[in-house]
Amino acid sequence: MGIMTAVKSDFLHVMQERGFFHQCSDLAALDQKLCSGVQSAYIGFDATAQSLHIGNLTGIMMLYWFQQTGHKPITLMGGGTSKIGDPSFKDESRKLMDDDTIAANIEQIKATCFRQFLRYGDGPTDALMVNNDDWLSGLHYLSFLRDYGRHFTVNRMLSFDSVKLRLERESPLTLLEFNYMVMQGYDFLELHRRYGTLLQMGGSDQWGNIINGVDLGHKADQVQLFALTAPLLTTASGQKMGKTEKGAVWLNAAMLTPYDYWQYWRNVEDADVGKLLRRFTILPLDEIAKLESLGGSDINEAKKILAFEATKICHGEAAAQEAAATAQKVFEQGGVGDDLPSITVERARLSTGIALLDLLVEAGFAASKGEARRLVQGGGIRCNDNIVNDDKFVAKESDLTSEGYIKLSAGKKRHALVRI
RNA sequence: GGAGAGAUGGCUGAGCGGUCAAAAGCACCUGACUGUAAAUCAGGCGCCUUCGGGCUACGUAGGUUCAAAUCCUGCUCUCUCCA
Repeated sequence: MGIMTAVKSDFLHVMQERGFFHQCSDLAALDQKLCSGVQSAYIGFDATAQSLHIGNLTGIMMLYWFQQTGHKPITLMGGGTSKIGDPSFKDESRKLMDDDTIAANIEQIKATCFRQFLRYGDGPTDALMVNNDDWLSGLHYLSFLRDYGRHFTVNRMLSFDSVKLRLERESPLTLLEFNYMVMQGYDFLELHRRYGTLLQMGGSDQWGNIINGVDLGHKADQVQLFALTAPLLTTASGQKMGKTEKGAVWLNAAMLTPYDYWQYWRNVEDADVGKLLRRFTILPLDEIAKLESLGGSDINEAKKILAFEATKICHGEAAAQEAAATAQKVFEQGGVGDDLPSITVERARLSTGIALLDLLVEAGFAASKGEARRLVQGGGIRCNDNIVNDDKFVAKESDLTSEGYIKLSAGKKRHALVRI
């Protein structure tokens, strides 16, 4: 971690040594507050999908540690701000979402993304879930502008990096979207008023938005609020993290199976293993240091532990074990495991024969037959572990193994079972 | 309200009457090498196909032409400058 200001609070200490620390608005003062009693901190989450994804996991872990070190975490659902859409670093507007969709998303996220990490309840350090729609939707334009609009200067708002992209690209940034940062600033003030919340956290891309809230707290209520951001997650080779061939790495098992989730972690770059272990597992640091020091292909052991621990936290120990077991059978023994995706076909279809290309599309390996054909012609398709080069191949009953399935593979990593 | 510029595949961005399913780069997929890693190299990257070809695409609607992403007109949207 290098040399850093010595902090006394458990929470900031954990943030620093586990790699969550990027910027803080007034470290010494915040440290002091955290030492003086139970505090509350919040992070805002989008309600634009049915699930959060790995990109949100940093924030979730920050809240996890906040609670573990004796404080009260607040998860703020952006039910109101989702009606606007954060324009930060985006080069075009998002579609606006209707109320019902947003409400349904929030329900899903509550149930599948937070509960594993945070203990909710009424106790002093129990987590709290709030929705900014509760206060934003009732705002009156004129009085809001008069009371809070005067604390924001456009000059300053234009100086934020988050809007610069849009301006530089000469891509339209609507007033609606421009207001996002004002709303987010107001959220902070509102949470301070309601719960005495002193700290907002987030990824480093949220710094500007958070600081707006800090400034507003100072100007409107003469209180000192704090900002703490974590380094944005990128891979060692500089790519954004959190994408798979299937899209975002969702936390909701209904959107990404625990097996695929496990696989995501198993396939991270060597150079990222230590960083990810610190950030997304709760293993002791000395153990992580050992794992991180493994060289060459031994690092794979560390990746398996990362995958297991990360999956366990999110989907539970049983799911993590199953995923690990399937992975072992598939990759280390060349077999199959229970967690592999499977599709079911009717026996009658199979007895007349099913074109391999159709099967590949049905299994989700290709979006079209043309794409499936290219996969076959490129040598990327195996059927029961034998490469199939013939794009006219037809699967028949005789291709079923003695266990009653056909194992289809696309590339080295994607496998599926065809069952009757 | 006035004057210019522009809208091309997931993104950036060439093309400016046929040789354009559209250069190049990025992203993505597959193969080789490996360690289910990175880097590198090779191939692929609209849809369908009996592999001959067919179909739909260059903001949108029309038009001119044997032929249009390319020319003309209306519309929509964006940017810049002026009021």
